Amino acid sequence: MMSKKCKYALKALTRLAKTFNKGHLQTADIAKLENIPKKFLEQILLELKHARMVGSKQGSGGGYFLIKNPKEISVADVYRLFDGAIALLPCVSLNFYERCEDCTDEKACAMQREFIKIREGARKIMSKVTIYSFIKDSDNQ
Amino acid sequence: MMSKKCKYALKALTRLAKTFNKGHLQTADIAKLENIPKKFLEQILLELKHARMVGSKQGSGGGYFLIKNPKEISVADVYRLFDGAIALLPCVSLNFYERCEDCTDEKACAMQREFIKIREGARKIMSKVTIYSFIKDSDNQ
DNA sequence: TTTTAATTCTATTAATTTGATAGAATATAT
DNA sequence: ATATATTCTATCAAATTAATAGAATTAAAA
Repeated sequence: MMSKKCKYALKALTRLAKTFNKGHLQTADIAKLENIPKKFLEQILLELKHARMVGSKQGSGGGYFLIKNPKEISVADVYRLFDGAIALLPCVSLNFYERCEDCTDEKACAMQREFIKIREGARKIMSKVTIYSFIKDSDNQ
Repeated sequence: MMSKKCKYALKALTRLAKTFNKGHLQTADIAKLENIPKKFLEQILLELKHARMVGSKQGSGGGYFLIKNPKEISVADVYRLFDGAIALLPCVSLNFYERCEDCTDEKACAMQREFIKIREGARKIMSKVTIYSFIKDSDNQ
């Protein structure tokens, strides 16, 4: 299950994608349109800005806008940013590798091989679904 | 990422699978062999018993044993038992469906279609990997 | 140039979940 | 009887999640 934060981020990005290259949207408007607590959304948009997915215009009349093509922002990217590893075990994660403390010999671990398969399955499909997938017509592709 | 509880459960089941139909193993032994806190493992084995994956023999000289074929216990089954839904959104879960409170019109939700695809990808591969996958020779299959 | 309205940044907080421990009750082989 | 195991329920500390608060900064517009 993904966190609400991550889901809110995807919804906000999708909303911004609908006006991609057509000006900006304010936090308050996105919050209202998508039923996201405004103050929480502020944090999320800021994180998306630091991750260089969105840009902002400060001051009165300002707002946020996408700076990456919606086709180039995958669910995997957003998931990693907010919820971390896609892999089910830290020891098979590509981007968030960590040893399992209870594991005595990683080389001999019989679970790794299978969990790498699971990670690859999840990684591939989550990388293929992008923000554009959410706004394009369901018939295409 | 799966919880430690779930990972411990998989390790305990794998250990029990190695002696499938060859008697039982005690909590203390599994705990030592797999580096799992004993008291925590007790809870886990009890949950696995309630889920009818393992059986137990009480009293002195007792212990736990598998009652399902290792080929018929999938990672998906164990994940659902300890960590809940495989789906990334509650509204696309088959076994743990819930409405998203922030969603105004589920029928019109553009994310559902794609998240069902992601769920299916994860569900299929997690259903295919079983406890037997962890004990069989890596060359087979 | 003051006001207004927006983002930016940091801190705090309440609720929930996770990971674990404790101990009494129950069952059974010896 | 005793020793040893599971069973069951309660508790707890730490971490995470979901959110709120408020001050600082920026910039457009009056």
